Amino acid sequence: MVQHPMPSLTRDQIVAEAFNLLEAEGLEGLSMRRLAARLKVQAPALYWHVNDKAEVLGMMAADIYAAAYSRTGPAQDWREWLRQFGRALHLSLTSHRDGARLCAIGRPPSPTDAIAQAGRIAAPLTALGLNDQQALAHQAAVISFTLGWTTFEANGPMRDFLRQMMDFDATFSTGLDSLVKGLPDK
Amino acid sequence: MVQHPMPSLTRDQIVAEAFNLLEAEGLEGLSMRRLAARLKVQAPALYWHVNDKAEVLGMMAADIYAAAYSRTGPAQDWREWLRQFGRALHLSLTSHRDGARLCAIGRPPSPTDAIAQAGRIAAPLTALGLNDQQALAHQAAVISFTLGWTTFEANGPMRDFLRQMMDFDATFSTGLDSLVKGLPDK
DNA sequence: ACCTGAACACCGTTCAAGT
DNA sequence: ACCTGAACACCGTTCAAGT
Repeated sequence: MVQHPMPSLTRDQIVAEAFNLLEAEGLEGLSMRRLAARLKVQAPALYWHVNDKAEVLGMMAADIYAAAYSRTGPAQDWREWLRQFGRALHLSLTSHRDGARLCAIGRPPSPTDAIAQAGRIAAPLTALGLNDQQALAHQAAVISFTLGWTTFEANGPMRDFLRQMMDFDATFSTGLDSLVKGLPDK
Repeated sequence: MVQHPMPSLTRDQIVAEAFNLLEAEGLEGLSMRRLAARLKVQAPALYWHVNDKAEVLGMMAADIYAAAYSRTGPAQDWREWLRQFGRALHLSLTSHRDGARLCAIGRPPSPTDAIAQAGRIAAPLTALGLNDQQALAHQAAVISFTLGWTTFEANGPMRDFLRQMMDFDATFSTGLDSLVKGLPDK
């Protein structure tokens, strides 16, 4: 029989509970102390598993991007792929409370992860005929637009006013389509 | 002779000093207590002039948008206006430390101000032939793209990696041009 | 009208010490 | 290896009291 290591506490558990806390209390309520309490542990215990709070936020942001990526199906051409990815990211960002603000703050967990992430996202685009430069530039444009839109959309009083004048999701969609359509082919 | 009211402390002074503090210490260093100290006053004194910290951040964000607006010159058509405004906003956001993160967090000072702001920005676009709906939608698209891009650009490790592969300002410019070009005319 | 002093209820993080 | 207890240096905000 193998000696099962007591799992005690896991980085995955921490991130999962952090999302629950975020849903319940919002970004301002997301403190290390409250997070620890939910995990039935004292606050300093978290620092054995994690360097600091920024790292927790970074892992959460990485999860949100990863979910968007995995929801993006195969596509016939790079424009279709970018449109799908943009919609998936928008969905991923809005399906967590304060998701956009979190991603605007949270740095990626590590430089190496950032590079890996960029590579993973660029891959399907290069497979569809773009060169590396364009794959990165176009991906950056779509992420920027989507992140910015969702941030804007979450911005309280402005939103309440604008909602009377337009359908947010529809306007986002047509904006995204416009952007992708305008991107140069090669 | 008129009785001159002692100016004591002004909302404008508070915002101006808040920008100095932001430049010096970054967004995490921007606390009400430090801000008060710079103004040679105790922290609670600020709360006579201001409701809370969020209001200070909101006024700062409003200043950044206003600067972008006032830097945008007259234009021949709405596409040219939007391109100019996007570049001006990008400049305005990057010319303050943590400017993008600040605008991603800061709500506008009040709902009424948000409406006024939206109106002011939509005005030059309707003057150039767009209807109200499109003026708002296109403006929202450009702001979103610019805010998102600048946020992305400020995101530490990711930036250091991407900088080797592309010129940030140039890629922003062509992305903005692509977006504006793709926006429907009527 | 405008500001201070003191206090309340929190933070993130470190570090010795426990097991 | 993993966690607790106690502490440090902060926060934003309220409120009585001063002038």
